[in-house]
Amino acid sequence: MPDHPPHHATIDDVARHAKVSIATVSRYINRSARVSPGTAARIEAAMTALAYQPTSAAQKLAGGKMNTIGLVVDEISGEFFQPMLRGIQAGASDAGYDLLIYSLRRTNRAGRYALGEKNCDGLVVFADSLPDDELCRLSETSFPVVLLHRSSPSGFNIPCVTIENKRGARDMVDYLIEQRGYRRIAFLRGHEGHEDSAWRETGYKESLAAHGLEYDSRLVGYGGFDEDIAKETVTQWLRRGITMDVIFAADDDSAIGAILAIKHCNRHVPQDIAVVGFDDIRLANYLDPPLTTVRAPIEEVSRTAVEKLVEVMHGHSVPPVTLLPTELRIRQSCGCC
Amino acid sequence: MPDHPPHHATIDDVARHAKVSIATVSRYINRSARVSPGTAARIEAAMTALAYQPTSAAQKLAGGKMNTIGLVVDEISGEFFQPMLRGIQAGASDAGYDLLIYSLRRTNRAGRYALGEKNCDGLVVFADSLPDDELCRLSETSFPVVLLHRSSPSGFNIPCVTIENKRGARDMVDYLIEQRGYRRIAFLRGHEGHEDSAWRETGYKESLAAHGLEYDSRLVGYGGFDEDIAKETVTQWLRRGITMDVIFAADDDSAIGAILAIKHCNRHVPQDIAVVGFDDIRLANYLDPPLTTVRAPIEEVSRTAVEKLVEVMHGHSVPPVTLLPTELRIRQSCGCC
DNA sequence: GTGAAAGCGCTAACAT
DNA sequence: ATGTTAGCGCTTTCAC
Repeated sequence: MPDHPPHHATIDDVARHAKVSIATVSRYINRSARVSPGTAARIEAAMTALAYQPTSAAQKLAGGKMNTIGLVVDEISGEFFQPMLRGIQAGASDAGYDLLIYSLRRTNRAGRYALGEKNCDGLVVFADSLPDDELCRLSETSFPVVLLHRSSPSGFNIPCVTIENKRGARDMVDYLIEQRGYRRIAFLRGHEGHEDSAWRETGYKESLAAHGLEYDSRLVGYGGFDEDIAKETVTQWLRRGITMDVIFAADDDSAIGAILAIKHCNRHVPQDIAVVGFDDIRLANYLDPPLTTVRAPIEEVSRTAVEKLVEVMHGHSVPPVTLLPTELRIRQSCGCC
Repeated sequence: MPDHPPHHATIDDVARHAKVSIATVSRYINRSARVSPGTAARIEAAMTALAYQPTSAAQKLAGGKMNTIGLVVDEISGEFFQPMLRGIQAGASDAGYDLLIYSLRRTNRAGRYALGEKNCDGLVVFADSLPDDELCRLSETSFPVVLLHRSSPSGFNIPCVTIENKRGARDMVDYLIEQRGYRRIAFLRGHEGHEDSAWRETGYKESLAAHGLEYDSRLVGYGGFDEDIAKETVTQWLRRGITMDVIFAADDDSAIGAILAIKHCNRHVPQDIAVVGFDDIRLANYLDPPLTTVRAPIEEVSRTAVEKLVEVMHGHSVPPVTLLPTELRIRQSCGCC
């Protein structure tokens, strides 16, 4: 019996094979109504025999669900990315959704963002990968969105999930002051517009203030969440003779840059200048000396974001802000030993 | 003028607004036929005014193209992953495709793989994330697939792209023997079934043979592409008093495990035992001592895979195998200084 | 150059 | 419990 041209099986094929109507097949697939055991068995057999897979585009069009969630990121880079994606994927998979990645280096030719509004049932938007007005537009059409590592544009109420950045930074600086006795604590910012960085800086300032230490703007520089940028900044500090007990980098990548800069100037970490970071990327533990940092539960945060998104998609309401706790990871770069 | 319920604009809305038929709008959008300048302008204006975005589900259903490429991976983990995804995303984005990620830790309830055949126009399949029979099934329906870091099941002719594993390993071992004068060279395999590992081992053996060195199975162990597994294996070797000049780990992660094991036994790298790896992950350069390894152009390979896939999707034929060159990265862990 | 109309594969009333 | 049917938003003949 010659196979017809390798046409993919459709719901009609399954229905015919199982000798039922397509509606029944649809019901069985979606568990949207009871089907008798015998029918179910025949449908199951037919699906297997024909290696049937529903066409999600058709499902979407007919029913309005894509079974897909989208992740919007600006760029796929950094140590940060892999645990994030891992968490997102796990969350999506657990909830039965596919994952579509939007890396928005470019917009489509009309200058509009070719977002997943039509391809996804919901979107997780990472940090500042999308301008506020896009976010607002999405929100206005009540498209399900949750924000990851950023907060809602003011006036809107888009749920967000991130880590306790301020608290983590505060804890770290408290530790540096109280346990290590440091006084001159430099800070290396991340990019402008990245909230993680802003909150960490706030935590830094609060701790300083709480300990009666004066904020010195000469001790705050741009690290750009980037090894090279941080290295350059710290090198400049050192050249200009600016002194400090410890450098608190807003993320581990910039901490690496700081360490490198210090070593290149023939100074020692932590004896001459201590360095601490934020995130606890894998590398942190392998550096020389191992980096004291604040552990950010990146994977958990991402996974949580998806869970919240699924809630929203199901029409449930979720808390406007979900903060996951951080934890100090004391290693050697802070001079603890 | 009260807005009607925030219903998304459809092609009908645009057509009405521009006072043309939906067919013309479709033609304009797809550039599938000339439309008169005046009409074009009105359509463009209407699209902008209504913030119209075509629904890709409908496009797919009607036109048969999803504008989506699927990436099949088993698990999102390892240093390897980020550059790979970055390459894939770049390739997809350049060709105008969205990217769907399938992390196949689980199959759907029927035990079938919920693959993207219906949701994607083509699939990039990473390593051994999919069993051969699934691959064959896909291939038989002439669904566009390209393999990444693995070769085609025999009898099939699925294009694949990967790196020159054998050559890279061969070069490394040649170097170890010829330049460093090592004789007892241990090898740490990756997982069973992962072709990268198999080819690297072949390169290792070839080099040994070419230099008249005997293959000693006691010097070959399981590293599992994993730090902990490798560490355990090397620790066992050391305990049993097995000696070697250098350990060639099939990937950098296992090289890290090897270094750790050696250090824990109070031996020194590279003075007592040298260690080299494969891949050149970011960490490699930060280890103590910095790891000599074979640079695998992971991002480029991934990007190339997508490019080939796009060719296939366009009906063009592509070479059955595409191999990208590797390069030695000599650092200190091999004892070169 | 443009419009009318027939589906693409599926879900969700509405029947029975 | 199962079948019938009307779309979902779009592309694509086929006419004009």
